[in-house]
Amino acid sequence: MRRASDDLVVEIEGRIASGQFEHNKPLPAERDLMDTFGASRTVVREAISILANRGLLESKPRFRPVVKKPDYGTVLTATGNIIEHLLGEPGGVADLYKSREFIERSLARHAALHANKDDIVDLKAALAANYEAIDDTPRFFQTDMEFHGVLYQIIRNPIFPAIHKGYLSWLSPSWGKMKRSADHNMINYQAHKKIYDAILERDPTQAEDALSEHLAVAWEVVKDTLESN
Amino acid sequence: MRRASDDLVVEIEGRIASGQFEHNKPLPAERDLMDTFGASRTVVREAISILANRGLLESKPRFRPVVKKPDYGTVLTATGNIIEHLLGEPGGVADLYKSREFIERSLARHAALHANKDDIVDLKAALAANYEAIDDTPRFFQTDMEFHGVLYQIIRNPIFPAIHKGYLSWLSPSWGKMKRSADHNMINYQAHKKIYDAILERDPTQAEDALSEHLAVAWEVVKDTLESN
DNA sequence: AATATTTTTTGGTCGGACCAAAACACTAAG
DNA sequence: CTTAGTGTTTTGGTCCGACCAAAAAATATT
Repeated sequence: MRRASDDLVVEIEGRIASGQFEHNKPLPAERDLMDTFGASRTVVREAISILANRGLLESKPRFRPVVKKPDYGTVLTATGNIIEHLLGEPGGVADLYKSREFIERSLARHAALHANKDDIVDLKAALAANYEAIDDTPRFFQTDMEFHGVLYQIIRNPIFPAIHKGYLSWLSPSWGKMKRSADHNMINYQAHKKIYDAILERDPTQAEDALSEHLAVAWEVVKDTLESN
Repeated sequence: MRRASDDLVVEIEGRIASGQFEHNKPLPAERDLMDTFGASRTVVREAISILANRGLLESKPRFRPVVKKPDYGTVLTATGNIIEHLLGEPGGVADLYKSREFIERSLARHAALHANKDDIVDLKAALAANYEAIDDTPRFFQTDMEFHGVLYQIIRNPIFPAIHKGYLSWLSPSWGKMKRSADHNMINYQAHKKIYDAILERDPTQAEDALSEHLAVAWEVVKDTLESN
């Protein structure tokens, strides 16, 4: 059996895909939708709720839902709630962190093997910005993320930057609390430089190892922070 | 501002976490929930809808929603709809397939470096089953997936088998249509064997290359199938 | 033209109602 | 006593109408 709201969901999805409901524009008023689709408000609202949870609509209470064409980023935000649940369970953060380590390590290897001139330029710029920010912890945090972000771009697949964003939003609450002095920043910067150098020298194993060690060290700190809570 | 249903969602989440609403058991009737939480049916139903979309409830129309403690599999099914949208767009399948190739190639490398005795046994068994099924295309398909699945297990992180499941459910519709004769099966089996041998010999590069080539070959077939539609 | 104020629209919530399907209780048959 | 069939109650899905407060639009004011 099907619910009336499911049909409506399909209808609205179609109009979003066809551009009839434009990206980043508000959806028509609920009462108009009732009229347009000949459905009761109950059904309309349920459909909206479903689409919002799917990520095709961004709905703030009391505001018109805004149409969003889905991208891989949407996937991540849609899963956010569930992931957060899983992170609460024992070992949850560890699993996620380890998966990140694995992915990023592989990305480092890939970069060492396949990075082109532009990629190297980006990496170098990110590293420089990172260096500049050593005494400015918040900014260091930012440039730290961006340096890692470049690795996710080099593979040129829109899925990976989305994954990066996911890791950031899910893991940063955990490591955001850990202490970050200029000394710590320097250690991290040097780790970044080591990764950069390895990529520059096209040494995949070294790149992999450097990144692996970098994240392993960071993990120890994160782990301690977690356990003390 | 917050919606009443959001509060209810939190309440119910709590009772699920605390076990008051038991895993795999049906939720109380909507009218009871109204009573318990002092909310209107509108709000109760909206909360249920949200939790269902989050994956904490499994709701079939006309049946009581069943409580589900989320796991990484839940995440995948929750994202299914969005992913399917993305696969419809040009290059969508290619991006996903390429990401799989990257992940799996890295997993093969990891396996060559870190697989233990049990892993090898599993891999060998999967390979043997695969061989047995060469003349039985549906079963070959099955054992094919299972062989790859072992790679996702070796890393011992529950996230990866979930990813595997995701790839299967999203990509198999595409490659399910491609032709699969006993000859094709034999080619694939031999590719699997090559991967297995490389892992057995602890040769990460060979493992990686073998897997990469295996999936690249398969991709050509998938691509042709896609383009002819 | 910019700003304050009033009016209209609209999302959030409530309560009641109806239907059909599911769950339950009960009865009859084996 | 179990099973199969029947009738009753419960329950999810849908619709309607209503009210409120906040947002948006229209209007008046400075």
